[in-house]
Amino acid sequence: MEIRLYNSKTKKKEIFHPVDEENVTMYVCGPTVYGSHHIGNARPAVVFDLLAKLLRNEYKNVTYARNITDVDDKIINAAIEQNVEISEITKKSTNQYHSDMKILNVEDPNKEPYATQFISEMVLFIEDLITKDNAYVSEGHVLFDINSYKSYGDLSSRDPKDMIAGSRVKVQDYKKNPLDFVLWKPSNENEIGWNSPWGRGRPGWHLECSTMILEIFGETIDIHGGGEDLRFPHHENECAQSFCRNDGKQLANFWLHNGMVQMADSKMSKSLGNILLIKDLLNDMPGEVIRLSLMSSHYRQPLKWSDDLVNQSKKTLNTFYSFLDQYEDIDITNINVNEEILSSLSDDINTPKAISVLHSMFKDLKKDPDNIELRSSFIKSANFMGLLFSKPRNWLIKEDSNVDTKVIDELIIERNRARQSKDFSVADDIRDKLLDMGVVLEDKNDITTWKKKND
RNA sequence: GGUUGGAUAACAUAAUGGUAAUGUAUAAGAUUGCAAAUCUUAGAAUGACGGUUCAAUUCCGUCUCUAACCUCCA
Repeated sequence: MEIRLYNSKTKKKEIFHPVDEENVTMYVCGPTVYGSHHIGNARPAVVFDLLAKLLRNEYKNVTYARNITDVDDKIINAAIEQNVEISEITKKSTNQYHSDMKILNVEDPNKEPYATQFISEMVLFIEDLITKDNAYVSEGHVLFDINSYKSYGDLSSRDPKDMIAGSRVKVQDYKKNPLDFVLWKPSNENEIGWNSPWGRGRPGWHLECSTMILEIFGETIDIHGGGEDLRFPHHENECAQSFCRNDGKQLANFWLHNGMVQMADSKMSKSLGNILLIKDLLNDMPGEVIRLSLMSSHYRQPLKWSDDLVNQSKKTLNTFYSFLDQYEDIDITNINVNEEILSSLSDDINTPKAISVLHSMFKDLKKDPDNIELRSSFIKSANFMGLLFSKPRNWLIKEDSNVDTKVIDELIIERNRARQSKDFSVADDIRDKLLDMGVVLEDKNDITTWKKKND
């Protein structure tokens, strides 16, 4: 199936063709590990997880790499503030990220390179840039000289002159041009650092991605993804340094950028303090609710996070699971994902469309509930999108919650006894009592089932 | 100030040069001892003004509002 993707570089939707059909390559900017992660961090993970699945469905070998930035000033600052070793911060944060992703049903990427594992390669990368006159040493720093790269600004569609004009770019006196960016910066004694030809120091942020892409994949990859806010300066700088290092080879053929998660009309960001941590959200809702919420709008659009959004996702999944709860589990191993779902996702990862297809499959399924083929295909397709992995019964009663199933079962028996003797006021009292406990009853034919109230 | 997007019913979200789809919510009915769930049906939308066109929500222009980036960000 033809995959079409909006390429930020050309600002057009293009048909995706890998350089090598036998080995498709994708790199996505992962987290900087210095704390807990918010839903804004989850969005690219979910989006590119879907894309990876789609690519794997189409091509034999897909290598998807998502990095971990484990050296950065923010990490250093966090370590100082908490008075602990840097490694303690990065380990904890990385573990948190992994468990968050798992609960969101985000599959592991094939490779997960850590910046600190590529320091010597980064040093070589810088040396090469210096040799080629694309970088210069100044006061212990090594800086990339943007004037040595004519296309600077192309990826993010901006003119360096405009940016300097009315902008907030701080002019450091060790820079030739205000937009020159740091490849290597000196470290104080109490800061993490590595020896280099320019003294003890650490790499600049942008360098790791270029270096790791070169080491893992080679000069040019098929797809490079990340948040819209990384387009400039991060990706622009990656482009610049890789282009120069690799003698004019493009770093990536397709650039994909996801829109920001917004809280009440403005971007969720740590500096604004309006963040929602994934681990906190997971106290109130299952991972699939977060995942469905994140997929409810197209990945390039901003996504407004709200209670309404979450409630709707909850409701949708509850409806699906309630239906499935009435039937036995089925083996879906050899079932195909619905073609219309695939074609929706193949059209620039159109998740809202795919979700609406899922709804229409569900509608058909309800009309023909014993149709095993339809049911398998529905579940398989939902699974493909990272949904409906729970056992329906577990989802509905949420066994991890603190309701006592024994007490509930006894009350249900008591109520049904009352109903049989037409003692309806007693029956209704029991139902109200259960409702107060957060339990909703459903009388279907002669059987009474229950589920947790959707709150 | 510069750059790039966005505006579709109550809310959220797709699509399209020619019946604007989907979910939630709402209303009516069926079902139910009452509910819940389910089923049937209904109402409800292309920001404003121009232009191109037989035809524009879609293409072009102007405006309004709004977001992101230009400093760390996903």
